[in-house]
Amino acid sequence: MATLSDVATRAGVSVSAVSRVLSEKPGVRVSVATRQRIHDAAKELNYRPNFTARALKSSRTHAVGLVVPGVTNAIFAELMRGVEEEARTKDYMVLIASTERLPEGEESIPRLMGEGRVDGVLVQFGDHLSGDDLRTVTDSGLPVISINTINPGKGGSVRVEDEAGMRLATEHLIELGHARIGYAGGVPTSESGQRRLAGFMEAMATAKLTVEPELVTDFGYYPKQGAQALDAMAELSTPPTAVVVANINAAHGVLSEARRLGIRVPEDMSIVAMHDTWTAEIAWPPLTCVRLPLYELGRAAMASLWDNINSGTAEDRVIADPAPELIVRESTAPPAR
Amino acid sequence: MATLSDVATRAGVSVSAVSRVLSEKPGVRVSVATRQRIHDAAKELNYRPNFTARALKSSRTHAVGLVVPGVTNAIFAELMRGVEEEARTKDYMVLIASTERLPEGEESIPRLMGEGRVDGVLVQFGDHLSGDDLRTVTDSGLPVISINTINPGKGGSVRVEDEAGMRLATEHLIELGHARIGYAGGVPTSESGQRRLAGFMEAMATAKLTVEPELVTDFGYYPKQGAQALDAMAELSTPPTAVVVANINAAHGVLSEARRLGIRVPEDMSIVAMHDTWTAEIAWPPLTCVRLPLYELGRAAMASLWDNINSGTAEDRVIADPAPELIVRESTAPPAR
DNA sequence: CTAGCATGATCAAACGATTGTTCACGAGTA
DNA sequence: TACTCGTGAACAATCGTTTGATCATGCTAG
Repeated sequence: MATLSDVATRAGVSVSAVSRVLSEKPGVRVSVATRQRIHDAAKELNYRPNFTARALKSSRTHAVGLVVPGVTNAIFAELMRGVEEEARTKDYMVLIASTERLPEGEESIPRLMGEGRVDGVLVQFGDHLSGDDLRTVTDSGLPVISINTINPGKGGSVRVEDEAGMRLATEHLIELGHARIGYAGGVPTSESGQRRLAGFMEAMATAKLTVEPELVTDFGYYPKQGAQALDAMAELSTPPTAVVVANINAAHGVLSEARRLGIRVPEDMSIVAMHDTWTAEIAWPPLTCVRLPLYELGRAAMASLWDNINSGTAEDRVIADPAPELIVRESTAPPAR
Repeated sequence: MATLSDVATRAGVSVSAVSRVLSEKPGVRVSVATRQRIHDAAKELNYRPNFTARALKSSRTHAVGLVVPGVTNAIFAELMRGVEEEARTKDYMVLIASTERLPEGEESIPRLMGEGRVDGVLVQFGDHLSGDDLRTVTDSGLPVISINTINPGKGGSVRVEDEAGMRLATEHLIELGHARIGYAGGVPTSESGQRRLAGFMEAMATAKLTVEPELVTDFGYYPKQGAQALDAMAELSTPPTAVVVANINAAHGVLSEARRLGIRVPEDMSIVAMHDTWTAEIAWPPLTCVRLPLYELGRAAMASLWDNINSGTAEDRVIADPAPELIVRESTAPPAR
């Protein structure tokens, strides 16, 4: 790898001259001839600035961390795609840090943040991490954008319209004629989960429908927990005729559990899920979903982080464009009556 | 952020003493008392070594690049999980570089490799990148491990038993009584695609079954291309009674296309797919698959890269443990006869 | 009594780039 | 002629660590 001084030697000039010419700062006084020789030498040696040296001098790594609960789900994938793409336009790289199955006392997150590896961090907290964890992250002093969680005081955040989305899902079932509607939500500590539940309650209240406490569960967003939720509801003397599932991953679990229990979807029970990933189409029956702009969320998160890094501004943004959209497939139908 | 010299000041010793003590090199002569003061000071200041400075001095970034065709599929997710986990045990971080939708003339890959950001690279080539691209990557001088592609001469590689896996899939159909079997493969330039096709041909030959050229397609590994393959076969005067799909993502496309065309699976046509990701279970019907050790492939790739980085060895490894395994679900059945 | 030596610690150079400061030189002015 | 000033370029310090070389000290051995 050619260094600045290699180029300088070849061009017969000083290192600083090369640095100034190649970094193209405005207002540098270098003659046209020298400039040319430097450019030629750089090209001939295929010079590329050394990232570590640059980072050390400028304390900018041009990398951000993306802390996510796991990488093996379609929601992450969409988010990730947005982050990646925005990062590319900003000339940044993305370091993935999965908090899935992190051994107790694992240091990787604090190290990621404390060792100057990244200029900032994007955090999406999963079910198994608490607000305390978020605080250790935001207290690190690094610019942080939290995804789908608004943290008090520190850092910025970016989220989607969970309430509106959930209202859309619930209203769809109500319009189909369902009255006894179940809710399979996220864990109680999840902020987005609380907002989604609120959206559900709101839609039910508006329609003057009562919400039986036994029909509201909060096991979590994973397939297994979706299955758990369905089990709990199926056990009731009169199970719901429809269920709103607050996350599509959980909805996949609901679907397989339904199959196992001999519950036909949508004949015996309608299912509508939050998030529209590509897996909704391959499921059977294809899932009726509410699309939230996850890709855009990823882009916005990265864009916000960039702003935060460069100007220290930290705002809480709600991504409302495109608005939540109901995508009707085959998992919902009018109740059997 | 506390630096070495902050710690040194606080402990009343020199910077080099601190460096030596904290890096715990064997055979450093430091008194117990000094050692203790240094450790105390470091703890009090919450000292963490600056990664960029370290990287500059040692030319080791403790980061590797993972170049993949895309991040929104379950195969990537499994692989990624393996890479991540192995990287963690090796104290390495993973930088994702997706080649999906890279604008023409994009510099991100060469830059990733040329600027000393990473100690090595893991490359999985997709359909849209050629052998030339692989060469530009391997020619960079960085340690490279290619995943599922053996590249001539340079770098190491790691792959799974494609032939054996494909034989397993094909034999399953043969055992069920199918004779007119279609094959939906990857693009012809794909090495793993060639191996899979070979496995298919081999199994057919062993069973003394003829392979009609019109039943062998090579559109690619994506859902749309799977759909395309099915379209081509469905047009034939006598379509196959079963199809081997060389990639589960393509198989999902086959399944939805079958639904669209009114082809019942498995009654009218059996489908067996390569790779067993979680999406196989949520599909309808749940897909009969051959499980290849993708997670282990990811781990092995990272482990090989680590070896390569540290000792310059480059070998071509085949991950045979666990062996390919047939997972029978509901997309295969005996032919209608 | 002093040369020799292990011990415990500091000095200082280096990694590659950035950047404020200085310097040499020739043109323009008094 | 002597002075200033602008121009084009080099000098040198710095970022935080690592590491070979050096040095001061107290002890043992000849």
